[in-house]
Amino acid sequence: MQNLTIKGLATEASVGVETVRYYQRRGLLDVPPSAGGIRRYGDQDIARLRFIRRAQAAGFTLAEIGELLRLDSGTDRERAHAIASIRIDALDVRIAELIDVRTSLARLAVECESGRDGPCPIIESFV
Amino acid sequence: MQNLTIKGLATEASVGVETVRYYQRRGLLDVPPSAGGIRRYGDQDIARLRFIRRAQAAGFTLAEIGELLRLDSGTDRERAHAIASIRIDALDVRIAELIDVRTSLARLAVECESGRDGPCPIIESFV
DNA sequence: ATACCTTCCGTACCATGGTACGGAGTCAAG
DNA sequence: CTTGACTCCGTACCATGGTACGGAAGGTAT
Repeated sequence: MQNLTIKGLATEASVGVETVRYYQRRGLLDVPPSAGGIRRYGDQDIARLRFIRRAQAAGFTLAEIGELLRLDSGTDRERAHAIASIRIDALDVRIAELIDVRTSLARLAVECESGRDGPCPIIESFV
Repeated sequence: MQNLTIKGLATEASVGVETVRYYQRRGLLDVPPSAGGIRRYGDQDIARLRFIRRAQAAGFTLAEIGELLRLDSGTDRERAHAIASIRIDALDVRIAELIDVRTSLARLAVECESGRDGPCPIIESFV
């Protein structure tokens, strides 16, 4: 099934056409051979594109994602493992941070609800 | 205690001098009156600057942080509460997302460790 | 076969969050 | 009273991750 146009591909992953083209330029997505002027895309492309978006949500930069994608078709398991480990550690730190901040914000929200006058102590609630 | 120079302030919050100046331009930090050509900073400035960095780590943009700071010295508790709630919801979504991705990455790491040849199925482990 | 929508491609532009640079002034130590 | 570090301010530049634009060619419904 190599039947999607670039717009179909973009739609499948909820991104814009220009974004797909940008990823192609960055070397993150293949540029399929042009069949009479129009390029066609298939399932692998959708998977790859969705992967990029998920990895981005995880805090990977496009450069890092590029490395992951190259590893995906390479054979350097050690390197792939190393990269994953580094990212996992970073994610753990980040998740802890976010939970921390969420706690502060929740405290702030409660304090703002108790109906006293004056400003909410936003900065203090983050100390 | 209004005794720090801009460098002292920056150092207290582990940022660069230029970053402090940038935040001043953005209206996130006060520009104290110039005492004979040199401006001096105190504890409130440190707290504010640290707050900015913490909020940034939480995924707030500088524009949002600006709004929070304005609320901190305003009296619109309702608005402050509303903003906090919105952010808490966004944080919950994001935290869940990150945990999800962390799980995928952990799976990937395990698969990469089991010493078979060939590439790690990086994209697949994110499905 | 005539609109009308896409595609393709290159190039330009955008927002965000800084970082660097240059020149003039300030300040503290030797 | 000079040297060296720091300050102030404006302006320029940077990386990241896109988004927009314009013209030529392809595809499709009427």
